Amino acid sequence: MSPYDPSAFPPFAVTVDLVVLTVRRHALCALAVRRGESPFQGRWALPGGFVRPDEDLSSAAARELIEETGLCAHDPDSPVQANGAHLEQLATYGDPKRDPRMRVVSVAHLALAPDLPAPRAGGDANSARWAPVDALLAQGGYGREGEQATPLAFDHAQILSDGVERARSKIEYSSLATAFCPPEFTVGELRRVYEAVWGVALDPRNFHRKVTGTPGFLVPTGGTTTRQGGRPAQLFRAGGATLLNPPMLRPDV
Amino acid sequence: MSPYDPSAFPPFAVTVDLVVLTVRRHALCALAVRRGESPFQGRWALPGGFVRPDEDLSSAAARELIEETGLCAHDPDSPVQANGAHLEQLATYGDPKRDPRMRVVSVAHLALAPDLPAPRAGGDANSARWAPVDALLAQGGYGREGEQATPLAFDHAQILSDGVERARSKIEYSSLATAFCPPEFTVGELRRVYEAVWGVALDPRNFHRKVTGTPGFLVPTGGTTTRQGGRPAQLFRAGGATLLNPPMLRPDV
DNA sequence: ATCATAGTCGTCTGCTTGACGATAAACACC
DNA sequence: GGTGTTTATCGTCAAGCAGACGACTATGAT
Repeated sequence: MSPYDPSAFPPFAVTVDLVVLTVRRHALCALAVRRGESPFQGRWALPGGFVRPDEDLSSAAARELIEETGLCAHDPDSPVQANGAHLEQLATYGDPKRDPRMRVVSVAHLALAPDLPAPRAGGDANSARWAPVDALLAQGGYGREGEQATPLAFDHAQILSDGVERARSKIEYSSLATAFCPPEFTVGELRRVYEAVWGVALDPRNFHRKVTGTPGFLVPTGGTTTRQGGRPAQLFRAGGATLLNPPMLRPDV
Repeated sequence: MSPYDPSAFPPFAVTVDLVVLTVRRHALCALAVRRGESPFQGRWALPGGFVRPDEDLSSAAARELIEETGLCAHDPDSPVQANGAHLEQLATYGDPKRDPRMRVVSVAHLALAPDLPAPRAGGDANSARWAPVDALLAQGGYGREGEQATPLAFDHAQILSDGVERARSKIEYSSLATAFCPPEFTVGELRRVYEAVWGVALDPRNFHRKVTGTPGFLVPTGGTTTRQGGRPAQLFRAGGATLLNPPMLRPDV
């Protein structure tokens, strides 16, 4: 930051907002936090915050992700997944009126995480929760057990919608659906991820043939599990392949 | 812009940078401008500039596009193409050290344009030109007729590379390749677009079958042309379809 | 023992693709 | 006018993949 005439450019605030998606109970869910301050006080919003002066955008997103969920973002260039989530830049939102206080440009990021025990929000358990994206995006807003239905704050409904659309299309041609799964998972669990994200039913037999027949998508661990009931299923880990060729085909569209 | 404590957030400069692509003489080319100021004075860079205080990001990108090329960006939600270019947000680059002067966050946009007579750069004809992306991205830099070879300024090589990759993958599953063509074009011209962007040779017969068989991709205008030599070819306009299903398949990959 | 549940292996049919032969309609040149 | 060149367009054939669906397997529940 060398000295430079600050009047030569208009100052902006830059934030990162996070669309954190997971699959819970057969539904695609997003992390939402309740705003404690004005504007939109008491409304649900996406987690996010200001980018610090010497911080990269992706670092800021990873920091927010840890603060909100405890998840470590794994480097997208490394095949390691560990207990971390997938994190990528989504898009940037900079409408001059998107924040009534000042000019804010928000660089939204998309995170995909396996099902987690519970969100944490700086200790305040009631101010962060997983909510089905359908409910968050429903025009009436979001209500649970009689709670007041309110739309998301700012332009966060648009951001969430864009993030969901990105996730829906990206699991078609990449192995990203495995980011929704624990380190070891069965073909059925992976299929339920696709079904939840796309909102469709898939044929278990054709799905099994497809994913086990795509080289590099899944590697068997040798173990089996019966946690879903029924016949024990083979356990797999995500393989090295990131791009699926040919892609998974989404019905209809 | 209500009054608000300006010390509550760190100020950033926000710019838009443009990756403007076109196909000239069987090669994918990008618009490059020569920097007149420090830093990177005299080096080639992507066109761009500061976002104005009350301007949307996409408006800023469209304004820069007009200033640099005279092209009107057409609304991506409207099927009209007219004489305009396709314009979409690409990604945002915010490394704290990407500009040595100050903290700059740049929202890069991708524009796809038909072959144009010549770029204009505020009247200075020598400070803007179309250059093959291969040359701009070559590690040695860009040299033409003995001109000094220099890499692009800032992180613009990365931005250009990301833009080219986006274009390459997006013409697979969308009708965006038509954005590189004039309003009326032949199947052969469209095929040469694919060949230039992907850098491969495609079978004219299979390509013809594919694009004419995809509903909504092309609509015949009734006219024919012989501007490429050989047998006269039917003229087409871009159809309403934006997503190709099934997609065009890129050889190898 | 029987049923319900979930996983896994096959089969068949239709569609799409890639390779490539054949024909058509213009121009260039002799 | 004939001949070759160029580009466009139509057809054919085999291989591969996807969707529909039958059959069998291995567990737990009743």
